[in-house]
Formats: sequence, C-alpha cells, structure tokens
Amino acid sequence: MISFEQFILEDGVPIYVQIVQYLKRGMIAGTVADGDELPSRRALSALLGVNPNTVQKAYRLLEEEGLIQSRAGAKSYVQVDQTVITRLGAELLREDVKTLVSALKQTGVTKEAALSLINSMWEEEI
Amino acid sequence: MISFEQFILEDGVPIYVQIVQYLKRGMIAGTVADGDELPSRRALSALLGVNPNTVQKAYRLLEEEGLIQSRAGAKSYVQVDQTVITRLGAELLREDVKTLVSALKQTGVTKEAALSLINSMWEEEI
Amino acid sequence: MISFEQFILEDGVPIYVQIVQYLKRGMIAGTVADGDELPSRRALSALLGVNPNTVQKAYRLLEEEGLIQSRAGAKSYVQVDQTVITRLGAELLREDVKTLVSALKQTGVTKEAALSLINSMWEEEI
Amino acid sequence: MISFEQFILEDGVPIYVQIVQYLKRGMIAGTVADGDELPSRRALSALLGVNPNTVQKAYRLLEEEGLIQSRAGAKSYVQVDQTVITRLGAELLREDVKTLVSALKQTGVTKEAALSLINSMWEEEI
DNA sequence: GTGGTCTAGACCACC
DNA sequence: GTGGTCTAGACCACG
Repeated sequence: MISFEQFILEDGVPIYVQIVQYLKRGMIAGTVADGDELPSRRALSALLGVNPNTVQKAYRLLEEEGLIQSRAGAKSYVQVDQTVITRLGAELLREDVKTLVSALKQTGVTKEAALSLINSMWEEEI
Repeated sequence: MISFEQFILEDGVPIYVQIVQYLKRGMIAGTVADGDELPSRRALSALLGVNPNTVQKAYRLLEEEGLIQSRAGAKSYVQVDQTVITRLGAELLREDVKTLVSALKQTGVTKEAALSLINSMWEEEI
Repeated sequence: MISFEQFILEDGVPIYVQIVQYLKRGMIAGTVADGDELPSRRALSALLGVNPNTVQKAYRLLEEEGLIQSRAGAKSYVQVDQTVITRLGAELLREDVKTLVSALKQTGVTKEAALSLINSMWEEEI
Repeated sequence: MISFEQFILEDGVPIYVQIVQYLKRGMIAGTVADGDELPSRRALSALLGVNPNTVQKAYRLLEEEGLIQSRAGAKSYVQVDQTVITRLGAELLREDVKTLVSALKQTGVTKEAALSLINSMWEEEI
C-alpha cells in the first residue's frame, strides 16, 4: 500500500492535480512501484480530508494515461514499466526546469545567481 | 513603445495572467521601464489575436497594483520605481525557485543532477 | 460439462451479464442442454480469471429465471425445457435486432445497405 | 441550432453517453453538420432535465475526439469534415452489426432467418 | 467494499 | 452570456 505521509495539501493548485503529481513523482522516485495497490477512493479521501470524487478524478486521469488500472468493484493498481517511468521522469523534469529557466531569464537573472539561489534553497526547503 | 516580440501564448494559463506576468518580468529585467508607453488595448489585442477585454483585464490588474497608469482617452504608461521593482523581483524569484526545488526533490533527483540540468538548459532554451 | 472455450471477456459489459448471456445463447443454440452439469463457481471463476462472486451472481440470476438448478453443497445443473428455450430465443432475438435496427435508422442507413452489410459480415465473422 | 426533438432518455445507459451517441449518429445521418451551433450547456441541460455537468461531460468527450470545438466564453460548434464522418459511420456501423451478428450466430440462428427478421422489424420500428 | 455516475451548486475565466 | 473547473454527497453497479 502506498504511503501518503509526505503528502501536503497546498492551495491554489487543484487537489486532484496534486494527487496526480504526487503519484507520478512517486513513480519516478520509486516509492510507487508497478503492481502496488492504491488506497481506495474512500480511504484516500478520508485520509486527505477531501471529497471522494476529487480522488476519483485524479485516478481517472492516471488511468487515461495508462499509469494505473482500475475496474469497478475491484481495487486499483499501479501499472507502469520502466520505459514509461523513464519517459515520465524526463518529461516532468524537463518541463519543471524549463518553466523555471524561461521565467528567470525573462527577469534578467544571471545563470550564476540562479544556480546559487537554487543551491541554497535546496538545503533549507523541506 | 514596449515590444511584445518575445511574447508567446501558452495555453492552460489564462491569457490575461500571461500578459501581466510578461510585463512584470519585463519590469524586473529592465526591458519595461518607468515612463514607457504601453500599446493601446486595441493594438495589443490585434497583435496577440485575443479579445480586447482580455487585454483590458490585464491592464486593470496592473493598474490596481499601481504598476501602470491609464486614463480614459489617453495612452497608458508604465509607472514603477526601483523599490517596487526590487520587491517584485525577489518575490517572483523565490516563488519560482521554491516550486522547482520541491518538485525535483519529490522525484528523488539529486542536487547535483538538478544544477547540472539547469546549467545545460539555460543555454539551449530561448 | 459445458465448455467455455469460445467465451471471451469484453469490457464495458458487466462480466456477470456476459456469463448469463453466454449460457442463455448456448441453450438456444443447443450447446447447453437440459441436464448438463455446470462448472463449479470456483472452477469457473478461476478459468475466467474473475471474482467467484461474479460467477455466483450470474448463477443466481439464472436460477431466478428458472434456467438452472443449484443446491448448497451440490453441483449445479441446467434445467430447461423446449418451451422455455423457444421463448428465450424469440426474446433475445427480437431484442438484439431491435437494438441494431434503431441504431442504424438513427444514422440514416438504408435498409438495403444494412441487409447487404449484415449478409457480408455474416461470412467473415467468427 | 441542432434539434433534440427525437432525443429520448433511456435508463441504464449513462446520460452523457446517450448525448454523445445522439450527436455522433446525427453527424453520420447529416442532421448534425459541420459548423452547426450546439445548444449551450445550460440550455441543453434545461431541455433534457439533467444537470449541466452531465452535458458538460458529453461535450468534453466529443471535444477530446475532435468532433466539436468549444472555447470558454464562446459558443460551441460542430467541427467535422467528411473524412471523419465517413470513418465514424463505418466504425459505428461495423460495431453495431458485428455485435448483432456474433450474438445471433451464438444462438444458432440461420442467416436467412436473421435477414428476414431484420427486414420485417425495419418497417414496424420507430 | 470498490469504482463509476449523476446531481448539485458555486466559482472562475473569457467574450 | 458562454464554457470550464472544483468540491460535495448521494446513489448505483460491480466484484
């Protein structure tokens, strides 16, 4: 069973997006592995204090991407192979970094200043 | 007159937000300076291919933040002093970096790998 | 013992419905005859790779319709006479055809085109 | 504006699926044509007596298939070319017919009996 | 107990 | 006004 211990609800970003991202990132990090059983819609919604449908939506999106497998009446399972994970990791990583880099460059920050800031924030952040 | 050459419409993010961000980032970078004349709502909406109301909304938000000055029937002008710019830059910067760092840490990427990737993407990106 | 060789799980249609239909159609075709022994719930669920409760539900529905006979601890048997089969065949047939006809008419297909297509697909299909 | 006069809500099949099918079949029949304006989410939901979100879901699915086009704040339009319609028609038709043919063959009905039945039911059905 | 769907209504972005 | 999104809770079908 996958742990949601480290999961923290931020606001601003839709909850179902946060759940999707959390699971995707977990797949990349290896904490969410192929064949793992996902918590039921009810269980997770209770744990996070959100509506079951919010979890449902997250699960549906993941299923449309082929990352999990669910059938009515049965439990849901993670369904990823290494190829998918690798692609996913590369995608997310490039996307995240690209967003930052273009934002920073638009503001005229130098590369050195950016790297230095990231370096220092890496330590202090949770 | 401020150039919108580098402006590219992405989707997902509201258009008026993109316009606001573009101008804010320009202020920080110095390409949008105090006293600069803004394109008219009509002109900019035509240039970007969006609804004039969308531009209107962006301008209104900027005016509410005191970053531009506009008067009915007259042109709009940028109105920022250095203090404001500095605060703005620091805010945006920390926010952007924090988002990236926490995202990357969740995927299990090491600091070194992250810095190296940013370093290389900095060059290739527009 | 009845064979489930030709049985193929589709998705979209509930599994227990598929089992019921498969057996009903077999009765009409004569491949499932009065007095035949049905596979046990456990055996069939294992064979089809589905939950034993799913098979149970199918058997229960068939029993409620009086098409099979089962007793706790004993094997289940098919229990149909010719009258029932005839009625069943007519019902299923009309229902199936009605579904198709109304669907086709909605799409503006002519009767001749429909008959011709059915005629040709009859041969090629398994 | 597309008419929903002939639309009748059945139960058993999800409402949003029925809306999707109705529009698809209309496209094939030519009663729903390229460029046609769709009723607004609110209007159609009121007309059918269903929740606006149910209509929204149907429209979203159609848009994901590229059959309609909708943009926030603007009306939604049908967007199909002849190629798409042809493909759609062939798909639906083959699927419908295939379902029937395999069902009938399972029951041991002869081709002649089937064709004859369809022929007669074509007239009497609405 | 599990996932899937529908209803419901609020809110937002956009035109 | 439009479409899009989110949250919520009830209900149903399924295993």
